[in-house]
Amino acid sequence: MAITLKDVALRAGVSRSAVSRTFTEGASVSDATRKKVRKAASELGYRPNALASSLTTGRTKLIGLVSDNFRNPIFLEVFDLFTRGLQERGLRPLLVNLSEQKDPGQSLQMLQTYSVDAVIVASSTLPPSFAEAFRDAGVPVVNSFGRHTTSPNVHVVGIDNVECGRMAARSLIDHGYRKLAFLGGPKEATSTQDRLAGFLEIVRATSGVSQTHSFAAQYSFEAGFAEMQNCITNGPAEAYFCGDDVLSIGALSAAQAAGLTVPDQLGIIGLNDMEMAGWTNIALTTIHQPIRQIITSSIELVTAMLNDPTRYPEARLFPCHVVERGTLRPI
Amino acid sequence: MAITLKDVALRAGVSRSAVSRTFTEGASVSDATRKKVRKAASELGYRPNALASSLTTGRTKLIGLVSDNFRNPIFLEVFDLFTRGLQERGLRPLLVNLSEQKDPGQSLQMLQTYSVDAVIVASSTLPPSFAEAFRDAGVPVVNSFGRHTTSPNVHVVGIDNVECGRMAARSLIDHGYRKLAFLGGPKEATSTQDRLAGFLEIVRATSGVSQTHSFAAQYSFEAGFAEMQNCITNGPAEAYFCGDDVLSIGALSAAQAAGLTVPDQLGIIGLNDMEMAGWTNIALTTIHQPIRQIITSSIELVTAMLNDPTRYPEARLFPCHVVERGTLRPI
DNA sequence: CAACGTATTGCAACCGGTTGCAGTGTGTTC
DNA sequence: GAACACACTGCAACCGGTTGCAATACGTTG
Repeated sequence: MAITLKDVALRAGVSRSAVSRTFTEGASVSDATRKKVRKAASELGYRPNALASSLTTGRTKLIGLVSDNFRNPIFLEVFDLFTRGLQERGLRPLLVNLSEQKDPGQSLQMLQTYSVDAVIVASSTLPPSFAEAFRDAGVPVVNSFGRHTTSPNVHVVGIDNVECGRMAARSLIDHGYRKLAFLGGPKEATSTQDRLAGFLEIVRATSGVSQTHSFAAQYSFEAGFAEMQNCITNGPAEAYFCGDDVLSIGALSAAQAAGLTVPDQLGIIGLNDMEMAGWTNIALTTIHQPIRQIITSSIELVTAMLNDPTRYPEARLFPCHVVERGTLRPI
Repeated sequence: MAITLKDVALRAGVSRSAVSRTFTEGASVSDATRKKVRKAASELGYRPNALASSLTTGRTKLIGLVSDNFRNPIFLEVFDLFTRGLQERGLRPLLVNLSEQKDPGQSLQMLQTYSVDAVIVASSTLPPSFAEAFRDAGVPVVNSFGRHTTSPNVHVVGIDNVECGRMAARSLIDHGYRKLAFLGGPKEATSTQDRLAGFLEIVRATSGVSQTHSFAAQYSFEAGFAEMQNCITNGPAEAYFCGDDVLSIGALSAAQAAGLTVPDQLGIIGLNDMEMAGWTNIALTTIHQPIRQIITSSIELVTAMLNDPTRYPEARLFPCHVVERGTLRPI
């Protein structure tokens, strides 16, 4: 069995309280006893039990990290940054993979069972109601990469997807394309709808420019490939704004397979600027999403909520910008 | 405050024990009380506190999942499969990102503090001593993707890296290349050393075949790109066995950038068969590592150790095979 | 030297469950 | 109808810590 408070207390010749206090910041203990306790503890190899202490303090330092897409390469960066950021602050990520179960009920219940201090919902495809279910249950929650609404019910950190849609349309037009298309992510995702709205806004406001749009079943290479094949058989547009980078690469691949040259016969612009978009044999022109800032900010919000769980919900939006690489022809 | 046992007991008009027992499998409770308790519990929205119960049962169902490379795309699949597999068995992954801290001490201490039931070390680059530190501390551990030694001190699930080295060399030779090279991962990683050993074994046993070898600083696109540039300036070999797929893609990219045509002027074979190796605009010939089986098996071992923590350590190896795509010229 | 303020300390109750044990009630058996 | 086995049930102690409170110790002050 593991070493407990009692063992250390016995060895140091003090009470259990004294031991507990030497290990809690700011408690009243004399240097003499603190020293005795430290010595006994290290001799025995004592490790305080965080779970036991959470019982009285009400804090576990466990943060639920839930996501619904473990196959999109963008999540490599997301997980890396989240885990590091949380670790730096002494918080522990408890991972939840939503791949099948899109209903919040089950994960909510599980995360409550483990008394997580807060939950981060990292997804651009889950409906706002998902994160809200956590809030309704009294669990502090941040929705990273979520939709910005005018009256958010939960903290949201992300980008302005409507503006991204505009940005993409403008960029395609600036590069001389006229027959545009939006090859979106899942139709029901709010991010998809917002991007489409922005895209349409610019297209409709620009004379001589037309558009079509369609949606991929999910954010994956295969879905992008398949949907681009569809588009090609229906008569391809000149340039595509794809829902994200992994979709773009699938689409790119389908275009090449069909013998279309990129960027001359067909232009593509993605969204995310994930690491491999910059790989020289991919060289995808894309809209950069400031992942690092979004995650840093999300973690800031989480820690802020730890101190004030009822903190008034806010939306934090970060600007995006186009990164020119090789999939749009030169202006 | 959350609903506790006591609240439910009060409402149902029974003792706390009765409530506790209705929520534990196989405990002795009559149907009548069970029903009363269930009713009261659901009316109040009671959620048992897993952490509190862990105090007496000694089980948290928390599994530490530690890894040192969150940037290699292969880990997308790894995390997806691990989290799903663990969830299916009612276990919870507590993620540890080792990106900076390669010393087991700190993560060990943290995971002990959270009383994890077991730890999975998912890495082909950490030394065996890393996983052993957990075992020495009495924490059940499985080293996934670790090195198979003749007398393992901890459970290891992975592949035979020496055999992979042989397989790669044979494959390159079969495809008609004669001037071979190994562009390995980190030099100090046991997997790198083993793969090199197998590679050399075949090269030396085959007349008319020569080899050189060098190492990338880490498993990343950039490192592969940089090391291939080095190789090219030093006079490139005809074909390369790269330490893994992401390295291969970096190398591929550098070769193309230098104007070398693949697979004619330069052949490349990778290792892992990660998802994007199959993307049609990459089409990497590579050695398939059966990730799914390795992870399933690792989880099996973990659950077995939950019941028998002193289970005799074993090594489980899974066979690999070459997946022919476009980066070796036809035989 | 007595009175007093402050810093330490230990006691004991509590956090939310679990579980050994003894007591109760029911149904069986003869 | 008495003896007995067995299924339930609640009590109380315990898991490993934390913390309010009262007791003690100590150095100061007048």
